[in-house]
Parts: sequence; C-alpha cells; structure tokens
Amino acid sequence: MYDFKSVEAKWQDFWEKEKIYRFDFDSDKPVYSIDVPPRYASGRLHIGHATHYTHIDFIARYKRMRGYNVFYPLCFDVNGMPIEVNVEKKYGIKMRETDRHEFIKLCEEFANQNIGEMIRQFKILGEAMDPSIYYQTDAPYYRRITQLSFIKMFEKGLVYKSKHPVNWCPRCGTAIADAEIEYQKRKTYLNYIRFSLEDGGEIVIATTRPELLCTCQMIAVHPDDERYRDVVGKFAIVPIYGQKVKIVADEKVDPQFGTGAVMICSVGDKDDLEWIYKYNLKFLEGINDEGKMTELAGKYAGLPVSEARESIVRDLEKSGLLVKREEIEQNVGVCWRCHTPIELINKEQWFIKITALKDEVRRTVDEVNWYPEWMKRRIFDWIDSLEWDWVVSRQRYFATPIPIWECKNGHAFTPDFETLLKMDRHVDPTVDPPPYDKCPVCGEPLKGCEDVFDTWVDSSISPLYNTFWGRDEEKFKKLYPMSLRPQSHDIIRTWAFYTLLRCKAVTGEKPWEDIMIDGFILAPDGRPMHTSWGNVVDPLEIIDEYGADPLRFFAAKCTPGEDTPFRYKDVKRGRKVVIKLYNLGKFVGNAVKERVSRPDELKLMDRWIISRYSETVKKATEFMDQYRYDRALKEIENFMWNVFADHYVEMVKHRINDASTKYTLYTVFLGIVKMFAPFLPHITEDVYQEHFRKFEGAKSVHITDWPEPMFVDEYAVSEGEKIKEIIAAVRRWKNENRSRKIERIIVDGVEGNVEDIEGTFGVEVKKGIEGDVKEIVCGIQPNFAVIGPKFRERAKEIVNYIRNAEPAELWEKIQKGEAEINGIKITEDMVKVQRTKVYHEKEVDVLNVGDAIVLIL
RNA sequence: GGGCCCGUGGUCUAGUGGUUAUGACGUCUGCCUCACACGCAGAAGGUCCCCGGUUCGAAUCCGGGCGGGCCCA
Repeated sequence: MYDFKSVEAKWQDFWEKEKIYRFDFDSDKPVYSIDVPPRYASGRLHIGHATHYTHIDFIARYKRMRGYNVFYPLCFDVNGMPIEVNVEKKYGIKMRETDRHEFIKLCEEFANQNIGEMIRQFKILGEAMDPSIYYQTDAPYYRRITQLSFIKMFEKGLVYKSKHPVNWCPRCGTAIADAEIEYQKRKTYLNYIRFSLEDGGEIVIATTRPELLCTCQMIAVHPDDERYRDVVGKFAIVPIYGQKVKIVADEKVDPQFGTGAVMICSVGDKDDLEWIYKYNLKFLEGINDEGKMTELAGKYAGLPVSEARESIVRDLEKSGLLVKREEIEQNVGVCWRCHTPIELINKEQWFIKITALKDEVRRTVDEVNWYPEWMKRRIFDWIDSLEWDWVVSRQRYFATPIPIWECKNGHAFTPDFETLLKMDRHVDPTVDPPPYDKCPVCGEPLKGCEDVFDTWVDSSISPLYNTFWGRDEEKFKKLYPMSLRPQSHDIIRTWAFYTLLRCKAVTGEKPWEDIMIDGFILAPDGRPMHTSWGNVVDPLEIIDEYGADPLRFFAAKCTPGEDTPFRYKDVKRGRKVVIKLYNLGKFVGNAVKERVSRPDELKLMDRWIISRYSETVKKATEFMDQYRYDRALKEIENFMWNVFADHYVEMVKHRINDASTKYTLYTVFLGIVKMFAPFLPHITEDVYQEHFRKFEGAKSVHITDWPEPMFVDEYAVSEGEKIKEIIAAVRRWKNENRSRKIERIIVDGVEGNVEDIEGTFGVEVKKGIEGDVKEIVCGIQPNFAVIGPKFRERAKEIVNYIRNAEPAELWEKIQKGEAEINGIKITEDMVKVQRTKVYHEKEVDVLNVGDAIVLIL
C-alpha cells in the first residue's frame, strides 16, 4: 500500500539534499526564467497561494524537463502595512509612538519568523523553487535596486513633488494609491437640506456629506431639469456658514438622484474634483489628515467626520433646514487594509509620471504574449482609464526609504546613481548623510525625506532584480527579458502594470516574453473564502489527509485564468491516480527486472500502444507549451488509465516475458511517469526510483528529459483499435456470461494478428467465417459534412430522404447508382453506413464490434 | 453604471459550426479476473440559461435579456 506521508517527506528531503533544483549560471542550455511572485510574508499560505504556486511549479518542472536552464527563484515580499499592523497588534504598540528604527526591527523579526514557516510549507507542497537564487524585498540588496531604478526615473524627469488631492486613509495616516482602495456597500443617509436663495425663495439640495457644507462652493442642476429652469445663474446662501454660491447647469448632474440639485464642495469625491477643475474653484480643506474637521468647519472644528456629520444634521433639524433624511446604499471607497473610508486630501506627495507614459506602456503590453489572451483587455481598459499619476510616497516606516534630500526651497536631490551602485546597501535619508553638504543650487541645508515608497515600487522591479540589472551586464543580457510572469488577475492593474511601466522606462524593453494570468480559488460553495463564513479550506489539512500530490492534482484541474471553487472530488480523484500509478509501477517493475532494448520487430498491439502514446505525448507537449496544464493532464490521465491500464496491460499479461512486451511496457510507462512528473512529483519520483533509476541512471525523474513522440503507425492504430475493441467486447461478454466457457473464437473482418485475443482468453482464435454469414446494412445516416456544403439549402430534402429510407434497400440502390431524390444522385460519400453480420447457427453468441464480427463458441 | 469572464445530466466540469456532448463525484447493477475493490464491467440521468438573428445546419457565431463572479467607477 502506498504510504504518501513517508514517501512524500522522503523525496522532499532527497531533492533538498541533492540540490535537484538549481539554476546554473555557467550552463549553455537555453534559459527559461520565471518572475515568481514574491510571497507576502504576513503569515501562512492559504489554498489560493498553494494552488497558484503549484501552477507555476508545473511550468518550471516541465521546462526543466524540456532542457531549459530554469530560473525559478524562492522569494518573499516583506515591505508594507500589513506587517506593520500585525506588529502593532502583537506588541500592543503604536507605530507613531515607537522609535522608527526600533519599529522597523520588530517588523523584520516578525516577517522573518513567517518566512521560515512559509518555506517549510512550499516544501511540503512539493514546490521546486531554487533557494540558491533567493531574495526578499526588504533586504538592503533589494532595496538598493528599488532605489537605483527610482533614481533612473528621477534623472529622466519622471518624478515630481506636488500638492495634489490624494486618497488618504485617516486611520493609517498615509496616502494610498487608487489601486489600494476597496469599495464597500454601506448604508448611509441622504440629507435633504434647504438653502435660501439670495433674492427670495429656496432650493433643496440632497447630500450624503452635510459636514462639507463649509466648503460648498457651488450648486449644480441638470440643464434640462424643468424644476430648476428659473434658478440657474442665481445665488443661494449656504446654511450655517452663510457663503453665497452660484447655481449652475451641468450635464453631469443626475436629475433622478435626490432633488436633482447637488452641492459642489472641495473635496468630497472625485466628481467634486472634476468640477473644481472645470469651474476653477478653490481647494478648501474641510477635513485634515487625521480625518477631523478643520477650522473652516467653525463650531465643528476638531470633530471626526462622522461625529461632525451627525452634529450638523441635528443643528439643521433644529433650525428647520433639514427637510428629510433617506437611508440609501452607497459604494464607499475604503482603505484596503483597515477599511476606514478614505478622504481626498490635498497633500505634498511624490509622484511618478505615469499618464505621460500611457502610450509606451500600451505598446509594451502588446509585445508580451498574454495567457489567456483576453486578459490583455483588462490592462488596456485600466491604462485607458488612468487619469492621475502614481502617488509613490507613503507616510509609513516599514518599506524602502525614498532616497531624496531637499532644501527648504524645494530643490531635491538623490544620491548619484554610480555611487549608490557601488554601495552594498540602500540609503536611508533618515540616517544617512545627504549626498551634498548643502544645496548645490541655493546653498541651504539639505534634509532627508522621511517618506517611504508604496510597496508596488519595490515589487514592480522584480525583473530588474532577478536579471542583475545594474550589477552584472553579462548576466543581465542573458536573463532579460524574463521568460514568464505568472500572477493572478486581481493585480493586473498594479503589479503587471507597474512592472511593465518601470521596466520599460528603465531598460527600454519589455520585462517578459509571456505572462500567465491565474484565477482565484473560491470556497467549495462557489463564494469567496471568508473566515466569518466558515468556508475556508486549509491546504495543510488537505495535505495531511490526502497528500501533496492529490492537492496538486486539483490545482492541475483548474482552467487557467478562471476562478475555480475548491473541489474535494478532484483531490480524491488525484489520490486515486496516485495509487493507480503506484500499482502500475508494481506491475511493470515485476515484468521488467532487467535492462530492455528495442527488438527488431514490435508486435502489432505494441505498435498500437506506442502510436497512441506518441499521439498523447504530442498533444500534452503542445498544451504545456500553451500553459494549458489542465488539458495536458487530461490527455495524460486519460491515456494512462483508459488506454494503457485498462486495455494494453490487460491484453499483454499473457506474454509478459516477450521482449517486445517488456520493451513496450517499460518505454511507454516510463514516458507516462515522466509526463506526470511536473504534476505529481512525489509518486512519480517514487516509481522512478523504485523501477527505473537502475536502468536510466539519472538520479531523479525531475532531471530526466520530457518524452518525445516515437512513431505513429497508421495500420497499427486502426487494426489495433479493432482488436482492442474485440477483446473489450469479449471481456464484457464473459462478465455477463460467467458460467459459460469459451472453447473457440472466430473473428471476421480483422486483418491484424489475433494472438493477443488468443492469449487474453486462452483459446484458439480463427480468422474468417466459412459458410452461412451474411452482411447486412442495418443503419444508414446522412453525412452532413458532405451534403451540407455541397447542396446548401437543398440539404434538408436529401437528409429527410435518407432518414426515411429503409437502410438495406437504400444501400443497394446507392451501390447500383440508382438512388436519387428530385434529380440529385446520392453517392456513397453522402452517407454513413452501419453494417452488421449475421451468422445463422443459433447455438453460438455473435458480437458485432464495429465492422468486425466475433463468434464465441 | 462600465469592462471582462461564466451559465452544459443530482453536483462540479471539458469542449465544440456538421446533428450520437467530455470527464469526475454521486446513485444503481454485476464481479474479491494472478498491479490496483482507492479496482473492473455495465446502467440510469441532459430543452448544453432564455429570446431573437446569421447559416443547408447553432449547444457552438452575432444581438438582446436573465442570473452569477471578478475588476473598475
């Protein structure tokens, strides 16, 4: 019995000890390099990670077997807020109240503990990453490359500092990128507020943000809105604050929403921002960076937004200015990390010009092969929708410092590219001295930047880090662009986009040849996994119960790019496949105990299975080259089980000592094991070590070559298929007639050698029936593929005629050339004929197998 | 509201302009056949979401609708 626990652990240790997975810098083999997603070091792997890395692993192992020198780094992403938040929680401290560098140290420690555990988990999943090309994004050697690549862009004038509205998380106290905003449906109130008009009368506006009345600068209505025809151009008085604001007509107003009159503030949301630019309004800051009202809010100054809102509504109500409140559902932009609603705040931030690079990135996208192809649409849509530049500064601690020093007049300097290149670490402007004693422009002292980079700035240079950009020109030339970026679809607009942008800007070339986009793993119920829904699947529990190979089998059943619910039945099926391979190994090992060589003549059924095998190898290879591991596995699995095991093995058991049999069993099964190796690395290694290594030599199946098709013998395929079917039919017959004994079999319509029929059933088989046999046509069907294109709209009458005719009669007419309908002659190629043969002796059983006939006596 | 993806037997799923739709799980029936009962051989089970259109022919292509998911506003 196959004991997966001990076997999997045994080979995992073996691979590690023997250093099976190594990139060889000195090799002449073609390089296949993978820009592996550095795993975020916040905790253990979940089933989505496990599946996603397994998909990458299929490709890495396959390419290795195809003769590539595979660059498949083990790597971790360590920077950023989630780790900061975890550290705050773990030690009960607050980042801003802790010494910067002490806090960073705690973050590093926390991350490194997690990394140890995650490496162990990659190992028990059977992932073949190469620990000799390891990196983590918080290491000084990595941060230095982040900074160097930033300096390159700085030098090109692609970096600027500006006061500009940014998405701001008041809780985290930092700017965040558009891509970091999540949208949540929340209940809120739509408040109807009465504004009096300057020259009498009133207008009721509807707003979800009454606390922003203090920054209200305008009221807008739709130009076609009859209700407001008379007030456009007039002025209204803002309640409480008393400022006079103009009423304008604007197409963007939705007359259906609220009263059809809205107030324009600075800055409630992006729409407000548009209007501010359009009407040239001022940036009034009603909310500060802690999420509290500013002095502009008068008596509400200092209150958090939500409290100010309630308070102002009460006051409006008291003074009769609140008409009503309606509960509505609203999509609120919240911080992806802490789910606090984000505010737009005008702040000094560092930006990278991305809007200026849109066209260039677009072209670069097109130079990369996208798998699946349609994912390209998503990045194009994203690029087209970009309106703002990329805010790269974050007011946090645990990330790469922005390598900039500034004087009070705003002259900014980075270290010299060449100087930083010679260092073995990054620079930290909060510690390191400035690159110049004083500002080279105005002579003022220089102060180091305290902001750090958005973590996408780190991760979007992974191809530059991996390929030794800036450090080793020769290696860079060999490795850049990388062969493959594997990643999931949720971060197309971030990781894929920023990487394309940065790498293109820095090197002038695309970062990779191919990109493979993966889907998500959903819970078994088809919904996303949530701890609170209780539908989370833990990969470690699956491995414990079924083993890593069956989990990997599930992974292989996912259609690339599609979201896939986790399916226990695929894991269970995987376990069966593993056991099937183990048992086939026992059978083949038992049959082949000595080295085999190819005999001069291969028997018919051996040529048949080798032909079928060759077809399988060809298809599987093509699918793997298209990153369709799911379809490749399907081919391999079907061949292994439904062709090789169920038919071939059964029909050669009687000639197990034959040289042709041994050679074929050995060769085909070895090929099967090799093709399964990327998917099921443990069982295939076990079978290989047990039954093949002594003959093959290579110390692991994972460093052997992927099989090549051998030959396809058309005659063997057609005759072999017939014989296979006959044997299957007789086996079926035996199953249903257990008490009967077969004495003799007569077959007709078979050309090939029938020795395997004889051998399988241990009886004499005679070819050809003498005497009373009659062939009859028992069915005749129209062949649409011929009739359709030839007769077009007249096809229907022909089809009807053929269908309604008596088969045997029609066939006779066709033979004589007499079959016709409405002047159209029906020929042989227009029909598909089913024949049967009838044997007139009653005491024998007759089986019809395709065109062949089998008599059992 | 926009883009993309999906909608196939009880469940999940592959695929596809040629009419007889793949496989798994589950169910049922035989069989412990000398690699495997985690097996072998069978069986039942489907308006391929709906409505139009293109076509000789659509589950497949096009349009619209409905439902679900992801991403974005």
